[in-house]
Formats: sequence, structure tokens, C-alpha cells
Amino acid sequence: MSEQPAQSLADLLRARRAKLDRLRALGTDPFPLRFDRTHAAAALLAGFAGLEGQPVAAAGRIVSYRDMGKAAFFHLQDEGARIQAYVRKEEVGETGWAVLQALDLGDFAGVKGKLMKTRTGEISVQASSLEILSKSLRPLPVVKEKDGQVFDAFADKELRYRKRYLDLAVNPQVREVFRKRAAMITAVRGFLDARGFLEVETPALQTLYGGAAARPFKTHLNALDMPLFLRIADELYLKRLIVGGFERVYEIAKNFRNEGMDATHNPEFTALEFYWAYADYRDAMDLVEALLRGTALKVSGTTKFPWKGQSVDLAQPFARLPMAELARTHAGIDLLGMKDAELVAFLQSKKVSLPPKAHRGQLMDAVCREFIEPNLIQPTFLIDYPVELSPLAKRHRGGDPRLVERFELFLGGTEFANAFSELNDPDDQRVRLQAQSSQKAGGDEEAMPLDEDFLEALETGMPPTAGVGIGMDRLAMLLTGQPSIRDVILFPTMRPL
RNA sequence: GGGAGCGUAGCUCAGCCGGUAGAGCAUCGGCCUUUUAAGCCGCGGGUCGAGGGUUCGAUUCCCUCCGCUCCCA
Repeated sequence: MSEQPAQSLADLLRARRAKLDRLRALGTDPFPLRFDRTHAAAALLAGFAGLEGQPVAAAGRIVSYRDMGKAAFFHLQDEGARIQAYVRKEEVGETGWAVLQALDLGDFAGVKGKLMKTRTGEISVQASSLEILSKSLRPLPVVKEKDGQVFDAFADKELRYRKRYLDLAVNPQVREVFRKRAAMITAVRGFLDARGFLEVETPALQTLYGGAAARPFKTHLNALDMPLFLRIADELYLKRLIVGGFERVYEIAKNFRNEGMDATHNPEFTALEFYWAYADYRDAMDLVEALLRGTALKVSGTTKFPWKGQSVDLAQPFARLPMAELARTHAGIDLLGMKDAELVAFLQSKKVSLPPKAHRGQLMDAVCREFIEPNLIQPTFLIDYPVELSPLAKRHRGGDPRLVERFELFLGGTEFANAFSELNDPDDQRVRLQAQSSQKAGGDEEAMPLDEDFLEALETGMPPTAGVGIGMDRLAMLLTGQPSIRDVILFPTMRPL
């Protein structure tokens, strides 16, 4: 290669490739097959007392480098921690030293040597040999830190989301978020498994969609030359399983909703749904409360979490408040007693914008969204929904035909769960789905189509059942203290450049 | 959908009430065998998001577009 100094991106790339060539010229493979690592970095740090002076082998990505002339220091970062390597020319020989000169920040390298402590007290591997394990041909962001203070952090959100591998490589705390997310999913599975729930899988590709109020993604199956929808919920299939005789089932699944994106909505997201035969929505509230509290303690060791500038505590019993009562408290209206026109007049007087020709369900939804939900900061089950809002929920046991047994759980003004005593009267269900159909025909793009096979399943007979859906991404946000859903999804949906 | 803001070197950021740009880190060359935001000396590195307009001249002013962020519906 030329002796021209490397500067621009093209030159930075060229410089790294020149080093790649140099490594090959030295007879070393820049991409060897394996490396015999004896200890993870964390194990070396934690086990120093017993390992001091012992030969060890560590491997990882080079994340810092300090050249001292005839010696050098660098940090190897593996999945769990960073360990410093101390390399002396005298010790690694001419070839080893030449390899060292061909290393860059971002390369993976392995060092073998005695575990020691430097004069300043840092546990280090004093290299008797070192080898390249994988050459990095592109510059990585250079992040430095001292005493916990981070300098030049790789913080551009757009770049972090688009190039998550860089984010993970240079921001260890991001890896921690996703470890916690995984621990949360494991904890949820453990909780449900321990209570006899069976984990199942249902179709993500569906000929008809349903189970939620949302617009679907549409796709096409070439083999059968037919349209398919990506699921917006797994509800209707899980209930078919209850019909079939499973009494406790759950699925943790990706759902796809063709709607707006913001801090709490990603077009594809992960939801837990579980269905529990012979139980009702009160039982479900007990279980959801225990599930959230238990998962929080297991994953984060606390029940208190910051959320949108407030503090939310899962320790206390969750409030259970009927929607009509909350409408009276927060909006000062008699939600159930008001005619449609009165609701419209009220909402318009409050400058709430409404879809054209909004039907009663949409009017009530607007009241909830505008006046009730933002006020539910500590964990609150908003219960007893109007029937218009809940086509899959059973009529309320209290006898008021306008109400169904449904709850949504709110925390910090955000919805975390949605559940019903499931409607299992097939004739009532048919009437409700027909109402959805006509709303759909009337232009409500979030209304459900009528699923004849689902109705046939209900006609076969479904036991009394409680069903619950919980947004796993939002729960991950809460437990990890992340303000945006994009911070708990590894590859959030982005517009291509 | 509406409002505000942002986009300048590989990374983090200055700057420009109009005269084609700077710093730190990284890189490159030199010195340094216990450093750690290592240090010291030196050289470079940019179609200032894209396109158009105004102007003698635009990174700067105006318009459109693209991407992102935050707030609102």
C-alpha cells in the first residue's frame, strides 16, 4: 500500500485492508476458525485471587488501545466484561509485535498469558502471545469513559436503531436492556408454566384477522393464489384451543398492526395472550397482578419504576374501577346515560376531534382516551366496559345489558393489558360480530370482519373462560426504564434511506 | 395528520446576522516497556442530508423533498 495517510472514510477503509494484507503476509489468518479461551473476562476479574500468576486465555473485541512504544495496552470486550491486555514486544517477539501493529479498534483478538495486576491496580493478561481472531474492516464509533463518565457516546438514535450492531458493540448498557427483556420473557413463561398453562403456537398468517381493533397487513399466498393477513392478535385461535379442550394456554407472539408509530407503538410487536378455562375476569385480574409483580421482582428486584416522569409502584394492590365511575370522576359525565348526540356535543365542546360519523363505540373510546386513561398513573384496572367497545367480551353479571366484563390495565397513563370474561354465547357473539361487520362496511377500518369458522367453534361449545393480552414490549419498557418502544426492540421498524 | 427541532470529518460536536469550514477522539507518520479519556510532536481528512431559488458569491437566507427526534391529534 501507499504511504499516504489514511483520513477520509475511503482511506480509513483502505488502511484497515492494508493491515489485513499485512497480517496475511505475516502468515497469520485474519479470520481463524476458533480460539481456546479459558475464561470470560468477568471470570478473570471475579476470580483474580485464585488466578493470579496463572496462564489464561481471553478473547474479545478491542475497544481501547494505548501504544507505549515497546509495550501496549488494550481492552478486550467480551459479552460480559472488559479485560485489559498488556503486551510487551520483548515477550511476544517480532511476529507478535508485527501482528499487534496490524490490529485496529474493533478487531477481535485473543491473548494468552499470565493474569496479573498492573502498577495502577488493573487486572490484566500479560500477553505471551496474541492473535487476531477477526479483522474489523470498518471504523467503529470511539467511545471513551473515565470514572463512569462517558465521552463521545454513540448516541444518535437514528444510527443506533439502524445499525444496532454498533449500538450493542459500543454501548454495553444497551446489551443489558435486551438481557433484561429476555429475562422478563423467561420469567413470564416460568410463571405461566408453573400454573399449568401450555405454551402453543397459532398462525401468524390468517385468512381472516380479528381479536383486536386494528388495521391489518395484507399479503398473498402464491401457492393457493389467495390473500392472507398478518395476525393482529392470536385471540380467536387460542379460544378455538379452549373449545378443543385445552384449559390453560398461552402464546407469546408477534402481532402486526398497520397503524401509527410512536413511543409506545411499533408495527410489529410482541404480546402475551393467555386463556384460562373456568375462570372469569376477576380471576384474570388476580393473575395479571401476580404476574406483573412477580416478573418485576424477578427481573429487576423492585416493584418501583420510573415512567414518563412519574414513579409507578406494582407493590400495592391494583385499583379496580368501573369505567362509568371514572367517566364521572374525570369527565364529569354520565357515560352510559348519554345519548350519542350528547356525547358528540360533549366531546366537541372539549375540542376532541372525532372520526366522521363516529359510532357509539368510538365516542366512548374518545372519552376514555381523553379524560380517563391519562389519569391512571398507579396500576389501575379500568373495568366494566360498554358493550360497544368490546365485541368479544361477555355480558356483565350485574345484569346491565350495556356492560361487559372487561378490563384494561393502565400504568402511568399507558395501556399494559386487556382482558375479558370471554364471550362464549355463540348467538350473542354472532350479533356482536355482525355489528362489527356493519361498522366496517360503514368505514371503520379497525372493525373486525365476521369469522364464520370462529362462530362455528363457539357453537361447538367453549367453557367459561378468562382471556388476557399483555404487551411485552411495553412491559419491557417499564422494567428496563426505557422511554421508547424502540429502545426495547432490537430492530425497530425504520423507513429505509 | 398538525407543530417544533435536528441532519457539518469514521464518532461526538462548534461555527457561519452570506465570502466554499473548525475542535476533540479515531486514523496516518515520529517518540515512549505498567498505560487507562495515556502523553508529546507532526500530517491530513468534508459534494456542511438532497434538489431548486435569491445573490457577484449559499454550509449560512427562501422553497421543495428525504431521514430522524420530541410534542400534539
